[in-house]
Amino acid sequence: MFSFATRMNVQLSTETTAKKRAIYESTLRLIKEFGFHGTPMSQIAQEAGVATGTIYHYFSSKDELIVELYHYARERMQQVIFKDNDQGLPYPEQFAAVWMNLVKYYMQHPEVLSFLEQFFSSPYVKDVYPEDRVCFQDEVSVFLKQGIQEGYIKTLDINIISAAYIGTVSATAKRNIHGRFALKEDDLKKLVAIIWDGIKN
Amino acid sequence: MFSFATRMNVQLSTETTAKKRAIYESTLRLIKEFGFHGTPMSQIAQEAGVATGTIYHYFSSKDELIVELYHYARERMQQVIFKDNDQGLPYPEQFAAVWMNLVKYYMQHPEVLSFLEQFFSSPYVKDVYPEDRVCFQDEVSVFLKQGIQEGYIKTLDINIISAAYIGTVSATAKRNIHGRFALKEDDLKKLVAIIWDGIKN
Amino acid sequence: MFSFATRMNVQLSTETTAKKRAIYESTLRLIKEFGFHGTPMSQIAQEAGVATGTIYHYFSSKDELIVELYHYARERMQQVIFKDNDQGLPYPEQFAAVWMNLVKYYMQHPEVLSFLEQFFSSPYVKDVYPEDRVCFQDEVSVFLKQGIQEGYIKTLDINIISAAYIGTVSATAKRNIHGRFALKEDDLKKLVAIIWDGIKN
Amino acid sequence: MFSFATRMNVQLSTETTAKKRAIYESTLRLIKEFGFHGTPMSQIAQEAGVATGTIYHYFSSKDELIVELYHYARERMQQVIFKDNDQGLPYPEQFAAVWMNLVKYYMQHPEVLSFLEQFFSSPYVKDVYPEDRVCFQDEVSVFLKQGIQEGYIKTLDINIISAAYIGTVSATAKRNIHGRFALKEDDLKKLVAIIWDGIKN
DNA sequence: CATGAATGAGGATTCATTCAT
DNA sequence: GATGAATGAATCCTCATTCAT
Repeated sequence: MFSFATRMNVQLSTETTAKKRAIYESTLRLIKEFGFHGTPMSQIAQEAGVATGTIYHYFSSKDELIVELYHYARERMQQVIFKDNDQGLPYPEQFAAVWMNLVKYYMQHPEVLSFLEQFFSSPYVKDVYPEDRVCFQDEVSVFLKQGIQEGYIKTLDINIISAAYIGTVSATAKRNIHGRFALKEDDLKKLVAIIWDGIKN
Repeated sequence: MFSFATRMNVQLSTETTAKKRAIYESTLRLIKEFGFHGTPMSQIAQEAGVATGTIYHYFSSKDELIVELYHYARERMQQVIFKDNDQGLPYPEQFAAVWMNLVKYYMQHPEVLSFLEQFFSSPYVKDVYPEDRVCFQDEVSVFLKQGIQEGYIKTLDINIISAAYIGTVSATAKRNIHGRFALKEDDLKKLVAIIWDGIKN
Repeated sequence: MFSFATRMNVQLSTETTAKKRAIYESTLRLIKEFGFHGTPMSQIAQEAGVATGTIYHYFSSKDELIVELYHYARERMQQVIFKDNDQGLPYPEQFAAVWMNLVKYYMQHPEVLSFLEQFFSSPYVKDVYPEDRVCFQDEVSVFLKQGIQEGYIKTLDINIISAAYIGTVSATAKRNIHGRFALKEDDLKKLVAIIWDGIKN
Repeated sequence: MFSFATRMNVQLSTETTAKKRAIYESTLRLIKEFGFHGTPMSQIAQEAGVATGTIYHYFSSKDELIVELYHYARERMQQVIFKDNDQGLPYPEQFAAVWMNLVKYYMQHPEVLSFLEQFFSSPYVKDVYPEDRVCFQDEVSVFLKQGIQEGYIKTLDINIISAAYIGTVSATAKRNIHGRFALKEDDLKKLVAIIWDGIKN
């Protein structure tokens, strides 16, 4: 009896979260296809399998939904990027692994890349605290700084290094998603080699 | 009588062009600040100093205005990027010069970068022929291919090279515009050196 | 066991009444501040410290709540208006006392005046039986008729006398509440004297 | 040709005003019947014979429409109240004439009385500058002050006199409109006599 | 060519009400 | 009884577009 009640509670809480997640995922999907302005709340609701009003239980406005969605996407990415990173590996190999994780994540989740691109080139960025605006770059920056300190990477401003590292990630993923050029594992390795050659000491 | 009419025509045609340009510039400015969806035609008209209806003399719809604006921006950029390029200079120097032209143009015209970013991450891209999507990359690609053929650059797929070259341009300019890091001439030179080191043979 | 249940019932029933009253008072307060249309059920519930659904245990709809609230306010007022009226006093003094009771009640309970004013100038009046629309005027009319019969007041239609008596009450209270003119006991006495002078035989 | 054009212009300007007036009148009518909250913009538009959006050309929001409507009603009333007032008449007769003008105006324009009552007992009053809140009382106050100065009326605070004068107006008109008591010219004269008896020196 | 008033479909948001717990 | 998450019809408002002048 008790364990059942407990399970019930868990289930309930899960279901609530599930509804919010459904809204997030539906928004992500639709924004990739139709853009911010092209996706009405009604469609988000329908695709998420909830009523329009339900969205307003979780988010006070469309704007808040989008900003919250950014934080949601940000968090999900961070969990993945460094997930399989074996800190025991030599730095150059970690360097390549993390870069490729990023590219692969975007390639497997084009709606996230699309959303983030739109988000960053929209007025919504202003609704996010500057330190949050960095997205996963916190961790990436730390990781790159480590490379500088340990002498693997040129002693340059972290912003310069970072721009080179991140800039190539999104350019590469976009190229792949837009279908102009289907990148294979091998191509990615070549690209990361270019960056490494440019950055390494 | 005749000369008067002629002068009238000239004057009128000049004024027309000026008006169209005013609409473009006003759109560019507003889209940077409020995004596609945040800038109504009425505001574009007001900021351009024309009546709402006037826009519809030049563009059949808002969508057409935006697509035309893309071509307008594209053309203006191309004129600048290779403008001062001295084909007599050694390739590595041209390589750096073009890259820096690109970054500087974006830094001086943040509304263009903002517009293009929004444009490329919006459903409007579909309204543009695939070959137009490349933007200035036509010329850049040709220039990079030249580098490969002449043995300055690694023999890799042009898409890979291009991703590295262009990806760093926008990442760098955005960083500067967003004010997170004020890049000086010197910083830019360091960055382009990184890319060169990565790409060069 | 039995005494426990009994206590439970009592406690519950008491709590219920308290809840209903809390809803009434919260509605009164909010309607004064935001108007009928400006106060959602959810806010009424929150301010009353109950759940939204709870209101629907006591009232089948928002309309019913408002109509019931009218009866509630009506009843509370009647208890007060004639409360301290000493039937042994000479009629002129009673005349003044009742008038001043009315004004004072409104001045002390501006939310009731505000609610009644809104109620009477709203389509809700139609939901109330014509005889209920008179509010406290039943008693007031009886009292004024008595004055006519006993020869204190001019022999005019009761509606005319009543309009003069009641009309000045609300005009006076509103003036005081809106803060345009802080009326003191003395001012009220002067005003009632005016009416008396106009009405008396 | 010229006179035609001139007439055209006049006609145009009249027509514009006519549209705004149609919106005002439609709003007045509907608010009397359904209340502020019961009359959607769409219905106002329909009844006025314009498109919904058209209302938003003239008024930025429903709230502004209502506040502007107040000013519109205020102005129209002021033109009427003192219109036929013969300043040569003895003060007591003017006193009666103005009072009756007010009552009659309300009786002939119940939608104005209804609107003003609702307006004054709504949160909208806050949107109006305190001095505007007095409605036609400015002029009435001036007129009553004159009566005090010339020795016709008791030397009391103008607010007290005013409350007696105005309070009876609306109470009387409401009684008539609500159909509880059909007041004839004769009844009005009796009522104004009561007030005069109460106020006069 | 230019204007800007007018249009009305479409979208964001609110809120009375229900109902499973 | 009490709760409050969920609903979706109804409403306000926006804005691309048209058209008479």
